[in-house]
Amino acid sequence: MVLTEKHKELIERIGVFHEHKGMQPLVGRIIGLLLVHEEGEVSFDEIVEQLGVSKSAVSNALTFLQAKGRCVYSTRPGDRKRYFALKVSDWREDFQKDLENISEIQKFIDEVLEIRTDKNPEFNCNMKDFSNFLGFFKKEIPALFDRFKRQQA
Amino acid sequence: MVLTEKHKELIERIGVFHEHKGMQPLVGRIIGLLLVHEEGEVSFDEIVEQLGVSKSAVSNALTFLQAKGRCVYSTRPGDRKRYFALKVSDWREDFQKDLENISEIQKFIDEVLEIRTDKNPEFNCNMKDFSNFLGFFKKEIPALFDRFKRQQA
DNA sequence: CAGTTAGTTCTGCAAATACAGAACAAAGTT
DNA sequence: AACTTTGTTCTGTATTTGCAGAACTAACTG
Repeated sequence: MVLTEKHKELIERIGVFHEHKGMQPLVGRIIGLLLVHEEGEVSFDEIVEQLGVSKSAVSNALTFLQAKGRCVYSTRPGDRKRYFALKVSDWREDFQKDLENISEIQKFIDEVLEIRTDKNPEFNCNMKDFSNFLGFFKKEIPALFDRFKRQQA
Repeated sequence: MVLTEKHKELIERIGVFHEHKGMQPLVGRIIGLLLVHEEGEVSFDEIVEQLGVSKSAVSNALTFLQAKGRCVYSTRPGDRKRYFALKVSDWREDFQKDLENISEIQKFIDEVLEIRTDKNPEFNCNMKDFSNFLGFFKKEIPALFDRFKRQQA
């Protein structure tokens, strides 16, 4: 597949978006490439060529993406190449994991509340509210997915 | 204030949690200290002493936290010191910003869908579903806060 | 079994990060 | 006016990161 300027520019933007999420640059670019590539499946050396990086860097990045469960490869009879693809079908679990991750702060808030004195009741009260909300939020997540499903049908 | 081992250990854990979110180590430790400190307000040089780091590092970290709107300082009459505190009261807006941030991926998904061919309909379909969900999710956020408020009362 | 293909692991390095320490600034104190 | 306090800014550096390139492995091919 030949990438247009538009493709390349979008891959870069998706790359920096993922960099901001803490991923290393190349990992973000690979996610971008796998997203815009028309087949959705891209061979190891097409990744190397399209992104103009070394095999070692691609190997490490793909190992990382597979470990994170964001990426898989398939093979084809009579072809030793691996074709890598994003697990776009898993967006529900992925998104849910993201949500649970950001509400992980509740764990710390609660620990903090346990060891705080009552020298600053307003501070404590705000933190307690936040913790309550996070608990509420986590409980509401499944219902949110349900409502989406119903609204779609 | 004298920090116990428990305090120090919790500050470290809160620190690495924030490091994983992309912040620099000291910034995370300062958030931890401001959370566990009984007064909630901590002077510049108490931060320096409690965390055992240089003034320059603390100065830069606090500038960053203030720029991000996560931290403010107040002063006291007849006292030139600045007392720094987290904006715990802003947790609603902060959390909302976090949610909007993670759903920012929709922007990219939609751009990707626009330039994709229909060579892989299943892939496109999954992405379209995800985009629809993200749209739905963003719309639901205010209602979520409302329900929490009502449930509290 | 020599050569090719497809990818991994190891070694090294250039650039970025995160901080220390010194110099500096601004304001108050004696 | 010299000195102290409360930070900020500048300069240097140890560490970490992110990748390249070479050496390597495993499997297939002629």
